[in-house]
Amino acid sequence: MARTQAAVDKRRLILDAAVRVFARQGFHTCRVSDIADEARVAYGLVYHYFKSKDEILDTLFLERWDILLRAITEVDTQEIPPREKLYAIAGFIVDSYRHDPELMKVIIVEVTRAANTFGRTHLPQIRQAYIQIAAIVDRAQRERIFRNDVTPDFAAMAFYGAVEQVLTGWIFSLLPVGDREYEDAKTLIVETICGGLERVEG
Amino acid sequence: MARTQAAVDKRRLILDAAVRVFARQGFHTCRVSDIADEARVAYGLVYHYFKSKDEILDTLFLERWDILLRAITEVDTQEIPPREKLYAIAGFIVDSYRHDPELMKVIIVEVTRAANTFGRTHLPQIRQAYIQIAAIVDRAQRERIFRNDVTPDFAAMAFYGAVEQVLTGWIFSLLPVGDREYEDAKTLIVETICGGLERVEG
DNA sequence: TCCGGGATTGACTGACCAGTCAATCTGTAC
DNA sequence: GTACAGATTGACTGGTCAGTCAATCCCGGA
Repeated sequence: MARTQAAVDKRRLILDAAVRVFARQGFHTCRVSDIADEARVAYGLVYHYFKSKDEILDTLFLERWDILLRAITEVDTQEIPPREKLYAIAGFIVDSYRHDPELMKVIIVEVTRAANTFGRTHLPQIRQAYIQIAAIVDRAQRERIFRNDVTPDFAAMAFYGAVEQVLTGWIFSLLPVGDREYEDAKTLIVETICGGLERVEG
Repeated sequence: MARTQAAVDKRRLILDAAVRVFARQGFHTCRVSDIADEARVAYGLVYHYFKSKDEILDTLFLERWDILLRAITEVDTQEIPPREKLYAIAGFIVDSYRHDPELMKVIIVEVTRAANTFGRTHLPQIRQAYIQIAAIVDRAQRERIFRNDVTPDFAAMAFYGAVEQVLTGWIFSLLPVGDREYEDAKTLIVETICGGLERVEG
């Protein structure tokens, strides 16, 4: 098993190196040799474990997105108010960024927001997240907790768009980063989307 | 002037062709010869009018973004409630998409959401839009129309993120398109961000 | 100790494509 | 009608890089 163990480690080594390189240089502007160098591994070994450069990014995205989808599903099974469900989802994504900002940067910049390339390839996976969020909104509307003049699809887009935009703000250094900011962000996103920006009373 | 006129037209012809090609194939995956072919113009002529492939995209982005920034500024000078200001901005962006979906797709996909390449180059321009939206929120908070526990920076991100995500929904065919949908979208975005998803009363 | 096969190496190739440039065209001015 | 300048052409070059492949390494079993 020591052999297989070593093999798995090398594969992981390459994936982790790819995250750093993609985050730093971008998928299109980096070379496969950059990834090999970063992983301290020979060029050819990359092609021993992956069929192509694309497959590396695909693997990174699918691994992580699957975890996200499972998390959303898990949240939706809990018997908590819709606002808390959305808080849990926003929290999960924010914590993902806190835990591995480079990976989340790669997923957002190179896949989620890249309509022409990988975004198109992984559209079904991405759409799945919207559908699950919309389902939460739909249920909240049936339970008369959410207003029903905003369609669930729209609400899901607005919510996910706000979350991703905040991550983008951190990625671009447009918003301050830090543990405090990450915690605040979870609350602020949900307050904005669920409560609205306007004051309720005079 | 006939000569100059012709020259201007050819330049415009190339820019318009580039929009179509970038929208269809993406900036990184298309060739300069694709743009020349689309414009029915010789390869070399592209380099007579533009220094590089990058400069074509830069030109397209800056032209349009400048119009957006002016529109936001103009909206902010009007003496109307903040909700109407945000409605006007969302409306302007939605109408831009309605008027030229391919151009907006290119700007969003290849610039606004491309943190590693053009997004980085044009960060100051992009940031300017957030700043101006945040200023509107800030004023609304001082006038006690908006609650002040959500920072203006966050509110601006959430608002802009929601708008861009809806456009992305249209681009990806995740949301239905059409004149009716475009008009509804303006209202729904503002309702979500200003009013919030939750019902106010019981 | 030797053998077999997966792991690892890195030089090489073939394709692709941005950008150059010398030649040609076309309209204007005199 | 001639000369000039800017517009237009497209073949060509130089560099880049994804992916291949034959050679070598190294471990575990017989």
